[in-house]
Amino acid sequence: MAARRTSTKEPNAAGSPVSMADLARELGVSMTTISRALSDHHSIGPATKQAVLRLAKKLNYQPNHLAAALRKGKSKLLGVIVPYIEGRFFASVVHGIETAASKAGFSVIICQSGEDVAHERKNIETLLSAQVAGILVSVSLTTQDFRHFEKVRKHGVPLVFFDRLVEGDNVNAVVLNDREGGYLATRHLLEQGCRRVAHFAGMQHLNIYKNRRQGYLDALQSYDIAPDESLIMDCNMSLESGANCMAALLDLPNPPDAVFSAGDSAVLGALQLLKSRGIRVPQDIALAGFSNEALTQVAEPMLTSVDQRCEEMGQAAFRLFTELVAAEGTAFSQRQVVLQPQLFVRASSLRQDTV
Amino acid sequence: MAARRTSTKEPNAAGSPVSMADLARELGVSMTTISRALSDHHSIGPATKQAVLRLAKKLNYQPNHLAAALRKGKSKLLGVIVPYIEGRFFASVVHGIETAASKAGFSVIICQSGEDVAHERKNIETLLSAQVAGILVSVSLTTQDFRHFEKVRKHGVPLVFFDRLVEGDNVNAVVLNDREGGYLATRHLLEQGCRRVAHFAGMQHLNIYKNRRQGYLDALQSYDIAPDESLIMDCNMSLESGANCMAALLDLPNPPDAVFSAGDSAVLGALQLLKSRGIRVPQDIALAGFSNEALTQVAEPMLTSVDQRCEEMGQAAFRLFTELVAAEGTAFSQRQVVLQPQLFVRASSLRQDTV
DNA sequence: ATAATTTACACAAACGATTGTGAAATATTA
DNA sequence: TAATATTTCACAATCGTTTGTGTAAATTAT
Repeated sequence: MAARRTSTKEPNAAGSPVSMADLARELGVSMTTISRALSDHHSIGPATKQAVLRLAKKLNYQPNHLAAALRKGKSKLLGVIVPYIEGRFFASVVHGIETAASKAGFSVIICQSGEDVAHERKNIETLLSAQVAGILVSVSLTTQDFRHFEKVRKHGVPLVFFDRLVEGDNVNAVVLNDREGGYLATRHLLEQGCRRVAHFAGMQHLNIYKNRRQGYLDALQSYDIAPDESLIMDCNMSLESGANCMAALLDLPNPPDAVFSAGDSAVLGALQLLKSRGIRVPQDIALAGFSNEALTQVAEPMLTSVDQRCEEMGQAAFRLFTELVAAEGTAFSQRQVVLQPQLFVRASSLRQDTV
Repeated sequence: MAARRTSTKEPNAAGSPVSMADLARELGVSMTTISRALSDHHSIGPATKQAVLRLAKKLNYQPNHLAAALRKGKSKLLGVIVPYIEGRFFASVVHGIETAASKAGFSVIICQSGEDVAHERKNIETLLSAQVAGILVSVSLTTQDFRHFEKVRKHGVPLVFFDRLVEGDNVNAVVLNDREGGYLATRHLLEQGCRRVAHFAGMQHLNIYKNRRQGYLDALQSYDIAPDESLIMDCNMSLESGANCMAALLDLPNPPDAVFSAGDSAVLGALQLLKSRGIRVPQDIALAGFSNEALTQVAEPMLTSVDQRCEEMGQAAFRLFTELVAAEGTAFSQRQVVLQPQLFVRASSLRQDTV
């Protein structure tokens, strides 16, 4: 017996993917029924649901998210913008985001700004055009102008910053307590008996480096040590830069007995320079870094470092996003999630086996 | 003077994003004109084009890619599936892919299989539902059943494998010449005067490890050295595993004078064990690894390793994808792109300053 | 001056799913 | 038994673009 013709038109050609219309025709029901059966709507009888599900499986039906998103006005896509995907930190954060997102049925579109505002702007446009449900971003180093983020807000798309922020605090963000991290590392060095602790400071227009430096100062103050400007070095956190800074410090009339670097590569550079000059670590100079990169456990001695909780940061960023969509319409309260850093003490700073 | 009403209905509410219909109403032209003006169609006069462009800019018009993709049947989304995003290799490949893709106007959706076939299957479904224009994948370790990839082909979606392949060679893929890499590293060790070269071999059901081992055997043969099975160790490539394998080798009545490991972490484990036992590297035992991870340059001595051309691999994978869409419909010739590995010789294997 | 082009634009039907509204059929209650 | 509630489903509009077809007007060729 021929299936009763309903509102759908023509039979499906062989090659094209099967759509709800195909299912409807095959079963002699309307597309409404198909759609509601697939989304488990209450107004569809259990028998019909079974039949639809079975046929869908049989014909290998793949829902078209695009069409659904278009109709509903909201997609299951999540935009993520990072300066670059390589390197432990951002890769791990993205890992955390993707894992959490996919568990919640979201797909993540990854964009790299390459530390370039122009790219960042284009990334935003692309993501908005893709009708993403939200955007998670860690701003590029060169970002001084924030209008492109304003545009995101205008489009009503939830925006969450992680790690690197834009100025102003009326934003949603998840960050590490970098200040606490700087404090922990520096205090640890002081506890080891060091009294002239130097600091490799990163670019101060970035919140993270500014805060790490502030934590360093906090620790000195808690020990009633007046900061010595000559011990605070401008450093771009590269290996070479670290070696150079270390060399400069050694030339001081009164060299330091410890270094807290705002990054791990730089402290490795310092370590290599010290070893080449026969200066013992940690006996003569103790070292501590920031980021807890893999290299900290390969260097000899292993490097003390502050862990940034990369993966938790990713998870937290996604969770904050979901909270934003849930709070849609309600009073817009900006939220900041602050993660606590963790100090990993290793040989490079252990002068005495104690706390 | 009131704008002439065309086919469009109601004025746009304040909050909602501006669409082509809004532009059309504002300018008193049809949506056709807007669409064609924006895509620089020849049938639109220069004056009209100008006006449309200007208004679009002014009203901050954002094209809706979803709608366009739905209509055209093809999106500007590219799906990428990797076992995990962390770690140098995949992060770099993804970097290469994303850079190339975004240059060509594609956005990449990143998925992690977590080395789990079930996840991999779900990833495929998700990507197909998202109507991606193509899928780039490096299969998980646990993938033995390949039907989900067959489904991709059925949907007419271009599929490109990179690094890790499925069996059978009627697939599009870009891989490293792992065999050549294994050969280069081993030959180098032999050239350094080593005669009992051991090998840390990875899981042999993976093409990459199988080929590296084969390259190792090739090199031995080219030196007329019969392979000694007791020198070929099963190794899961972890740090610990590397140390264990090294320890086992040292217990041999006739220990090796060199090790070529199919992975870098394992060779680092070996190095650490050797140092702890006071065995000199490379004088007593020379070492070479595979992947050229960052740690190779942090270890002491620095580790000789084979570079995998991660970024080129990403670029090549994307290029292969574009070639596939270009060749749409024409005779389907599967293509394999093979990248040449590069050996980086460092202190861990340099017994004599030569070659 | 008339015919043949070219230019410039509008109409309307798709793409594939969702959903408010309404209407049968069936079950429940008075 | 009649009235009311519940279950089950179809109609048709809609999301924002794209595009084949149609048709005036302007330009060029004959």
